[in-house]
Amino acid sequence: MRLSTKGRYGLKAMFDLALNVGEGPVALNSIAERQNISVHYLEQLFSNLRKAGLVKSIRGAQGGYILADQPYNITVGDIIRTLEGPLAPTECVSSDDSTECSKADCCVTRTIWEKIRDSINTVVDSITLQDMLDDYKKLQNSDSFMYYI
Amino acid sequence: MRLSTKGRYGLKAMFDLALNVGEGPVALNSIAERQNISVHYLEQLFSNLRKAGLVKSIRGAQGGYILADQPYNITVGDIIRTLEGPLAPTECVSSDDSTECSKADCCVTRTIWEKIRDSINTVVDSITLQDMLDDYKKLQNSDSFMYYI
DNA sequence: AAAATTCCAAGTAAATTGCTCAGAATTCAT
DNA sequence: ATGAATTCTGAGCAATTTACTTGGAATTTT
Repeated sequence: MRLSTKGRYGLKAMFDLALNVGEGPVALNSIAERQNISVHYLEQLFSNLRKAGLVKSIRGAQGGYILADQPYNITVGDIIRTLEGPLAPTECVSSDDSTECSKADCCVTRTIWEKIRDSINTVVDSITLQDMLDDYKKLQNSDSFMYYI
Repeated sequence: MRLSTKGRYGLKAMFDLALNVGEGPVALNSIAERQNISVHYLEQLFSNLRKAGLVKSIRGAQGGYILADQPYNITVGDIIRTLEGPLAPTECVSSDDSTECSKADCCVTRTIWEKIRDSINTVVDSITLQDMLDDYKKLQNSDSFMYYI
C-alpha cells in the first residue's frame, strides 16, 4: 500500500511550483536540483500533469512550468491520482474500471475496500496546495523549524 | 496504492474461517477450492497469520486452521497489516521504521502521508470479522443476494 | 547561432509479486 | 503399524512493475 515515487516526487514538485507562484515559469532542472530528482524522470511526471491540465508549460530558454490554476484550486488528490491512477486498494473498487466482481464473498470484502478508498480520497481531496503553503509558513515561524532543514 | 493478493486472499480466507467458527479446523485445500487460490500460496499466508497469533493450526489428517480468537476480537486491520506490513503510503510514516526525513519540504508532505495512513488504519481497525459475518447474513436475507453468487 | 529548455519514445536494471516445486514433519483413521 | 491427510519449511522462478537512463527532436530566448 505504498505510493510510488511518481506520487511523492510529483507532489513535492507541485508544491515547489506553488512556492514560486506569480514569479514566472520554473525550470525542471531547478526543481530537480532542489529535490534531488533526475530531470528526465521529472519530465515524465510533468508530461502527465500537463495533459491533466494541472500545469502549463512554457518552452524554450527561460521556459519552464507554472501552475495552471490558483493553489487553492488544486488538490493533493488531483495531483496524486493523475500520477498514480485511482487511489483504491483493489481493482474492483477503482471507479474507472467497471468490471464487477461476481462472487458473493467478494461483496463482503468489497464494502471494506470501498470504505478504504473513500477515506483516502476524502483526505487527499480536502487538502489543497494553498493549505500546504499555509502549513509551510506556519512551520517556518515555529521554533521547531530548524530541525527540519 | 493497491493491496497485494496477500491482503486480499488473506482477508477472504480469514472470513472463511469465521464462517466455520465452532465447527472444528478448516483445511487449507477446502479454502483454496472455494476461493480458487493455490494451497501452497495459502500456506505461506497462514504461516504469517499463525506467527502473528491470529489463527491456530492443527496438524495431521483432519487438521487445519481455526481462528485464535472470537470474530469480534479480530479486526481487518490485524489481518491486513500482518500480511502486507504497515498500512502507510510512504516509508517515512511507517511506524515500525524510525528513520526520520531530514528535509524541510518532506515535512509539509509528511503531514499528508500521516493523515492518509491514519484514515486507512481507522477504517480497517473499526471492522471486525464479526462485522463481516453480520454484513454477510444481511446480504443473504436481502433481495439482491442472488446477484452476488 | 547558441544556449536553454520542453517534448517524446525507447530501453533497462533492480525489485517485487505471485506464485510453483520439493519434500519433511505430524497426526488421524483403520 | 501403515497410509492418507494435512501442516510446515525453504528454495526457486517467471512475469510484472518501478524507477529510472539514454538519445535526440522541437521550440524559444538571448
